[in-house]
Amino acid sequence: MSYNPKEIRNKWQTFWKESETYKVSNDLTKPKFYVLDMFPYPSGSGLHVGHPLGYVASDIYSRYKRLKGFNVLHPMGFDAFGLPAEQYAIETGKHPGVTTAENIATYKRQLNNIGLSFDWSREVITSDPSYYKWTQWIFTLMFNHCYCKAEDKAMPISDLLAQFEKDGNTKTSAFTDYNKKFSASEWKAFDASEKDQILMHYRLAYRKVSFVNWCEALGTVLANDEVVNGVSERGGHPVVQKPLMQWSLRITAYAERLLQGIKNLDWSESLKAQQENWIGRSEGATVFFEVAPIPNPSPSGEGNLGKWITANPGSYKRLEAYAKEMRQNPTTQEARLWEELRGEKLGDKFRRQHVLENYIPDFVCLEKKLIVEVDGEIHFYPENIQADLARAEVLEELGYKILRFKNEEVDKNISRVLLKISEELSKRESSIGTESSPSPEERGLGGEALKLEIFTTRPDTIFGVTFMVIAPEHALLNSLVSAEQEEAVKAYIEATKSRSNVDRQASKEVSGVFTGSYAIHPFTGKQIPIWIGEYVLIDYGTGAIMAVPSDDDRDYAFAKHFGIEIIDICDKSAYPNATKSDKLGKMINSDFLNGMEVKDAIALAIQKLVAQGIGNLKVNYKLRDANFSRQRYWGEPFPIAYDKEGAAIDLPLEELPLELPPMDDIKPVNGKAPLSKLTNWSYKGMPLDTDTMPGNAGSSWYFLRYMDPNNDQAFCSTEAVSYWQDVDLYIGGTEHAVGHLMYSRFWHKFLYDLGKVPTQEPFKKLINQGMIQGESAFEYKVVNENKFVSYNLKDAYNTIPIHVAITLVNDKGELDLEAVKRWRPEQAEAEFVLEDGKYIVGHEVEKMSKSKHNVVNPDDVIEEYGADCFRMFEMFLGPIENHKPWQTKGIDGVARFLRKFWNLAHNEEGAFILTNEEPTEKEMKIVHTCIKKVNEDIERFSFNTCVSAFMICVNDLSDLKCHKQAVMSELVKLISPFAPHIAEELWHKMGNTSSVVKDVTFPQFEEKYLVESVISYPVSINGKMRVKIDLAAGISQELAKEQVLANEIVQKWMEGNAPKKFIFVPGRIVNIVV
RNA sequence: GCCCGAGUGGCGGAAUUGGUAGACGCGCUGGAUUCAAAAUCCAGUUUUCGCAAGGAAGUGCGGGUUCGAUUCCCGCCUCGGGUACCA
Repeated sequence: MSYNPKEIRNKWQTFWKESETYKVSNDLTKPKFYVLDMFPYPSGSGLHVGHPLGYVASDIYSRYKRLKGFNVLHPMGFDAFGLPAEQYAIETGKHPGVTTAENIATYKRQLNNIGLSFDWSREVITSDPSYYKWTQWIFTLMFNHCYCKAEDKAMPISDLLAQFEKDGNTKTSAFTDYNKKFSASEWKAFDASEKDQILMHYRLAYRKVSFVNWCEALGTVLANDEVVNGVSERGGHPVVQKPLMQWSLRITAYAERLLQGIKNLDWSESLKAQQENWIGRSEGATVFFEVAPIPNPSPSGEGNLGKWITANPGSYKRLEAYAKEMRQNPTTQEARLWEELRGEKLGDKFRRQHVLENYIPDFVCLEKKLIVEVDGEIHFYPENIQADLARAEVLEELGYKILRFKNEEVDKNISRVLLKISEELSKRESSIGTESSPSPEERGLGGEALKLEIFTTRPDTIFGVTFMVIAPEHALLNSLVSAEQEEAVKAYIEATKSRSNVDRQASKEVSGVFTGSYAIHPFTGKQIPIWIGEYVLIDYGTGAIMAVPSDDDRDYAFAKHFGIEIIDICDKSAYPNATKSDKLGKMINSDFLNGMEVKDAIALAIQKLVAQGIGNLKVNYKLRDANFSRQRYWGEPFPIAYDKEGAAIDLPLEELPLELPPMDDIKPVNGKAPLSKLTNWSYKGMPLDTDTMPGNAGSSWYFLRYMDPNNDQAFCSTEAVSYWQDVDLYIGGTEHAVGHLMYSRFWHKFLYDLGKVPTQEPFKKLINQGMIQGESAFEYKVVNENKFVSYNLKDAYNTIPIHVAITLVNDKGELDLEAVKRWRPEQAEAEFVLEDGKYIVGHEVEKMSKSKHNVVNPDDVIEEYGADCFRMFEMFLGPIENHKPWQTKGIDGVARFLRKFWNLAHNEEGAFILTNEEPTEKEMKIVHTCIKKVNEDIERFSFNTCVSAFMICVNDLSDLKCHKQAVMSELVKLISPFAPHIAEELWHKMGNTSSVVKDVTFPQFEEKYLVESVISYPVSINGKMRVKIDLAAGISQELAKEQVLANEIVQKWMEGNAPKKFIFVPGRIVNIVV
């Protein structure tokens, strides 16, 4: 029988499947090894030849480890929830569950075609309720935990509640973004919804207002990559940032551990660097700058500065007019409530639309410092939510309490609203008499003057500060704007708002506006202007900076643009190449820091700031908590219901999985999630959350589920996870460098804190496979004509290149015109201008994709050349990490090699011809050289050189006409991880009944076959190789010198000179210096 | 801009700790076989001088360390990836 790859592929794939060859048990007697491929999303277009590169590599390594005696876990599954299936469903009406199942079936068939040794009994599919039950469960664990900074691990919310009951939040070391303090009694006095809101600032899974890309025209929320240049990718409609109450995961609590953990990972340097940059740790200090009071323009005519003057004097005039207008145009609900509050009907005096600081609350009781707000729909629109948050912060700092009601509440149950107001009034003490209304002394933190907190990594440059900049969204903005600057600031804020993020980033022109306020320099007492500038970001540091134009490029540009003073404080003359961003130089013009090197100055500056109580050491991270809600259908539902108070209640494990309900119409409505359309989406009468989890939910822990995939009592049994531990080798693309890998590490560390997994890091070693690009082919269409010209003639015309299917082009780059005309009906009538009777296409290497018509399907390659050839060719292309173009024509070399390998055991008629002759020394040396090389190269994941080694070995044995079973037997075992089908066929032909992919031991080279009695030494004279001389192995340096110097050619090159130096590296080289 | 990574024949690539640069394969050239083609086999294939023997140069560029550098160090250039006003 001649070599028939197709036949033996079918034969052995069926055999392996039927005998469950690749089934893995949790066999504790063997050492474990866990090899994992990154979770594929089963897209509708199936696999192309680029995808299996990593799968083949991991498969070879798995097979190798298996034959080395390890119990190897090598599973596969599917990241099955996601947008494309949902989008496809919306377009076609086909349920995403159905298309996903179809796509998975295609993927599995293609993967099996390649002969990969997956244990399919461990398959994990994220959209399967028995799997996402545990995704939901882990989410509830995060919901029920916060992070304890003292212990540096997750802590149950119940422990936090105990701390609150005892000391409020004054002593807890829980990680939080909540910056107000409350006592135990205050905590106890909070109502359920207030407690819920406070706890949301501590939970690891929590709700907050975050922004989504809202596209009005499409009526839907878009993912970041669906937004291009500020408009929707589909249709190019405008996209705005819309605030929504959504879930987030507090990954920031783990920032430091995620950073530290990277150090010990066996990942590529670039990947580690990417993660480090993403976390973006920077050490510095926060510094408080006092704000000088805004010069008071006397409130015109009103000399009576009584205790009711609660407004910011700078902005009173404007606001007063506005308030008057509002009083005259109340909403129905406001009018109704006013009727019940006016004239001290509840026992305390209320004012309506009274100016407080820079705001105009609906109703306020100044004596009890209680504000009542009635909100309509308007408060759920963009600007307002953020504005509300900012003003609440300021007002609460002034001691006010805000009660918020919705219009419906006033409409439906006004007595309940009034009851709540009276309750609150009775709780609160009168501020009249004991203290005056808000005065400058009372403003700001700790009863002192208003202070601006900034973050800097260069506290040493504090004497170079000539202005301050706050972000346009800064909470204190309104308190800082003077009457004179009012208009300018308003215009600036409007201008920045109307620009999308993309616009803002694209043009880096300097922009900003003066607030009218001044900060006071903590050391010099000088007044420093406070500006607003969009180059300061609200969500990094404190959203405010001290600007040092002499030592920061951005500050410099800003100062130059607006003509602000620049003070030199750092002498860099000793470092000619240093830039402003380098922390180098000697301090000048800096009082007590003068003459110090930057590094020492930073330390001393911080010391001084801390000593004076105006600054603190602070570490900042770029890492942000990421949004965990999607307003989509095809994802895991949140196991969360909301009680009457609106507080979030997690569903207990017994209620999980909370299954995704079947729906016919999964289109979103008015930006609300599809699930919100259901009338019965509730739990014990409480409405359930209608968002679903993002794609990274299911893929953040799937590698643990493979260890124990069918367990319905636990996400993974303790026995299984303590045996398999973690992933020893992880192979996948770089596109997951931060997202998936960062989240998985975070989830894993969380589970570690809870004692659910034994390791801190999930993926010990990681290899990034390179991308295999496609070779695109182009036709050249003449502009405005239905005419196409051949490649070498195109310059004579005005043409545009058009992708043409690479499958219609032959080896010589000639296009099959008949096929093109069938493929593209609009070209059926086209004129083709040929060269030498042929139409030659142009080529370009691009990413492989359907739209570029350059996709090569592995099924086709396997059909023609066989799975073994496909596997070996993928490896032979080059190092696994490299990006490289796919050119099918190169596969012939590997195909020839396999045929040659087959022919070592068969004659020309196809008869099996292996003999039982003893191999010669020479043959053994050839085989063991190969065994040595392959063992070493697999260990260092250099699979391309393994294939070369096999080729060399087979070439050498063919030259010797070696047809000996003893030799082939070793080679077949050695090649079985690479080419399992041909190996199994030959193995069985040799009379074995066991399986060569499972039951044998991987060949180990023996030194004795490789020893040489004579070594051919390259001899160099003055470092140039001149001649090779055979010397006995183990020869002494003296003897070698004697023999080498006696050589004719050596003597010729030495030209009669005596050797200055004689270098002899045993087994390597001889070098003579003349 | 910043952070990574990489530059070796016509092409993919090899050279593992500093020790014969270009393994292996593709492509190309010539030859054998064939009526012819495919397939197969043999020889050649870094550039350059030379009929040849044999020289010279050569791993992005310029320096350096070394008996010896693709490999180590310094300074550049180009390409790829990531990131982006992160104070």
